Amino acid sequence: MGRAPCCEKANVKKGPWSPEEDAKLKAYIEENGTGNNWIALPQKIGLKRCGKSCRLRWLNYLRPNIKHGGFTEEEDNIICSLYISIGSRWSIIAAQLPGRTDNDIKNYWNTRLKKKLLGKRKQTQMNRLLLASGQDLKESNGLEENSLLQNLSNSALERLQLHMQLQTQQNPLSFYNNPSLWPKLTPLQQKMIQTLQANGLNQNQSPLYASINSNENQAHELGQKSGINEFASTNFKVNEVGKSTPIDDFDNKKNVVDKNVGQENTRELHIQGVQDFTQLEIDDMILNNKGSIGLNLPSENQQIVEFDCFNEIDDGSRDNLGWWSNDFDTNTTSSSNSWGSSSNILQNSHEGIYQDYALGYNLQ
DNA sequence: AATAGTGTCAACCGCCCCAGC
DNA sequence: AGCTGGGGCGGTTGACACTAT
Repeated sequence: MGRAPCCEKANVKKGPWSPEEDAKLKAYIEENGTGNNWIALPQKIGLKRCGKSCRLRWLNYLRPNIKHGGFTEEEDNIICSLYISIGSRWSIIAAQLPGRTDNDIKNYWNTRLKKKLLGKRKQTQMNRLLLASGQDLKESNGLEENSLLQNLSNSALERLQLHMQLQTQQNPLSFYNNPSLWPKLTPLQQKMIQTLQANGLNQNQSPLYASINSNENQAHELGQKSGINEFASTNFKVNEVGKSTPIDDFDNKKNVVDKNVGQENTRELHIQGVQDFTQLEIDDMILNNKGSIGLNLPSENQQIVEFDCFNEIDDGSRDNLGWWSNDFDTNTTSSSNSWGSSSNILQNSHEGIYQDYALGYNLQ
């Protein structure tokens, strides 16, 4: 049983808005405001439209100072940075780009930016491979092309790694830099990681790889800290380096997230098995930011690690988070299913960290 | 010129959150 | 405390435009 529709579907016009409808809506709102009731608004104006449709039309097209198209490189970079950081939270991203709407940005990302990103990435990978082999693609035989494709396939994993690196560099107290938080790997996981290594992933930079070489006791320690068995559902709130406290139930965890959003860098990692993912799935995770990357755990025991690390960040860094805090002061929606914010990403993007990520993603 | 394929984007859908009762 | 309904959001759809064959 679903909830009742917000309006009488039969009496409601759908589809593109006519200039007359636009004019009516615009004139009314400019004169009277929305009255904080979109549902009642169309009746007042005499529009046969759903209130939500009116709201959308106003917010996306009719309100003043809306920009359409013509995204600048600066805007591209901001969108990418924020997307990497917080995922598909378009309204938050839009709030950082004056005149842009969430719908516009969402469309732009889905239709152009995402492809631009992947295209550059693959081109760069291809160039490197050709450079390394000293061969021209035209000279490649079928076998070599397969090899190239294989390497391109690995690029998704590399992007995964770059994504992790970015997170790590931005947040020195992150999960990736805190071995005590790394779960013990199963033999299958170890095999997977070894495969990754064999395919050229840099073990020094890979927390995944590092975790299999870490002392097994760390994994046991992880379980002990949480007071539960390995691979059991575990929530941590990391308060200081190397210290973590378990958060036993989901509601508590959710409260921590809600409370900290905007003020502190609460970050969640939803950890699932990697070896089960195909390249397309990993691509999907990265590009669609499903927020689920990391180590293998039974699906029913999804592990969530939270980071509450802004306490450790100096005031100067905090000052740069104003835009984020301000935004979240009015955006208290749950972030329970997405990557938390690395709020200094914009600043960092001008200081080299973004460039690291941009090894393969540079949009310029 | 006709058709198929692809890209773009406005608009809708349905879910979630939260204030008000 | 529980329910209801509106606002807000992200995901998806479908119409139209453009390009390739």
